[in-house]
Amino acid sequence: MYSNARAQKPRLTGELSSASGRLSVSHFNYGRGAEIFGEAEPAEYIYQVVEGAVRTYKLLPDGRRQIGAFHFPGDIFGLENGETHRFTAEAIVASTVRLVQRKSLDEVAQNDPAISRTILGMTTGNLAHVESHMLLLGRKTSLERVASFLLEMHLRSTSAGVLNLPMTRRDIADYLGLTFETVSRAMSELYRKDILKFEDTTRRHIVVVLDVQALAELADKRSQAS
Amino acid sequence: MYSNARAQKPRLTGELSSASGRLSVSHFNYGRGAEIFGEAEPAEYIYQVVEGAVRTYKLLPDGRRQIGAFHFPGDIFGLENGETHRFTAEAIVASTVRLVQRKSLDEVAQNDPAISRTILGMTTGNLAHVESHMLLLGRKTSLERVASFLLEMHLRSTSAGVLNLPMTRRDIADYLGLTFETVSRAMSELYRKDILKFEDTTRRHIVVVLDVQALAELADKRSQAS
DNA sequence: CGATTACTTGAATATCCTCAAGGAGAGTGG
DNA sequence: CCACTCTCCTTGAGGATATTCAAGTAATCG
Repeated sequence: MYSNARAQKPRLTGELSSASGRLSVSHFNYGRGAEIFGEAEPAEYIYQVVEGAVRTYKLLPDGRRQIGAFHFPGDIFGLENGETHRFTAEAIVASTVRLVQRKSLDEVAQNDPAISRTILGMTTGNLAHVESHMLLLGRKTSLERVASFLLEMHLRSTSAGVLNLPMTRRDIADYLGLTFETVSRAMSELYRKDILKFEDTTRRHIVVVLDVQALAELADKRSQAS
Repeated sequence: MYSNARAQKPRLTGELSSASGRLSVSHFNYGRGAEIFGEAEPAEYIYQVVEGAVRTYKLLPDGRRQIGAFHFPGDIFGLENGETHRFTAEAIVASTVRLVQRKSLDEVAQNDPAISRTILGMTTGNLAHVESHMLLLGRKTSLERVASFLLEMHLRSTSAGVLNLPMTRRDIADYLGLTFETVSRAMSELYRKDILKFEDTTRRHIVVVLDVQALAELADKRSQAS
């Protein structure tokens, strides 16, 4: 259920590399908090995180925010079929992003069924992730949500055990459908239960997972028949 | 935001019709509540509702359920890229379903880029729907959720004004991340506000929307600056 | 170094859930 | 045809979980 996102979202310099010569590629740097593209803007490019971290989200008119996904180096985002973006994308920290012109990708895909299949695969990967997230948002408790989040980050992480969480508590809250206070309380509870510890002193952006098993049990709780 | 699902999910006897001669198609009837396929089962077919209504859902180990979508005549469901289904699908009422063998569809798609594009378009349509639903599940109040649901059904409905809701209050609740009592209370509130009325006496499966504008305002509430 | 932002924790509140009761239609079998 | 059961829906009362409001600390940034 918490499948590795890196496996779902092939690097452009990976399964799409066969077409790289024919693609119009550029790079751009974004400062912390900078908008990469806005919801309903024309989708001229697709994007890949080279360095840093990106959040994609939707807003309600009164400002309530739902983050759909976090994107880390290697992840592709902003992949659209229609004319416009369905999300806003922002850099969480200073980030480098690779941009591929959609038009050039479409042209290449037209003649290369393998590219088409890769794009479909990435879209399906997004779909699978979002569908699991619906279950979390609709039916999990706050502690289960935070445990699920940490487990997801853990499974996506390259460095075993140590998680660098570049996003704020509010970002996490808006991803999990909670308030940042509730996220904070849940993290403290996991700390008290010796399931995780904080590597940095107080800002708590670096988390060490001590007990993955316990985290997984909390994330996907079954009826406690014991 | 509440785009017409029928436009997103082309009929098999529509945009895929050019390939219909080469597709292996069959039909099947399912009784009320019958399972069409189960989560994690091999995905041998893709499905289209001919008559009736279908729900697709995920379960947590302790039985909590999240319905991902409702499917009505013309809608396609069970479209997978991987080997297995990510949802369970059940008939809400006695239903007729068209089955298309995936293998035959894949073969046709291999040689026909238009079919590939149609499949990608359907997948993207699913993705767009689910992404909007995340915002609902993560950030909307109970009344906003029920209003959004009724508006979605209204926009998908063919007969203007009159909605036939074949699903139970519990189904609606599991779609909206609520309990069936909360759904019932919200419906009663909309009735008291003269936004809808019930066409049948007490079972309340047939709903007439009296004020679409009010429903839309509740569904996508902005800060009431007035 | 002062201001700002981010995080934690406590107390009070609100929203939604749980538990419960009652009614009404659909289906079944005598 | 009519009781009987079952399912579904509504509504009320009480309770639980998460939110809101608030205070205090610490790190970051200009």
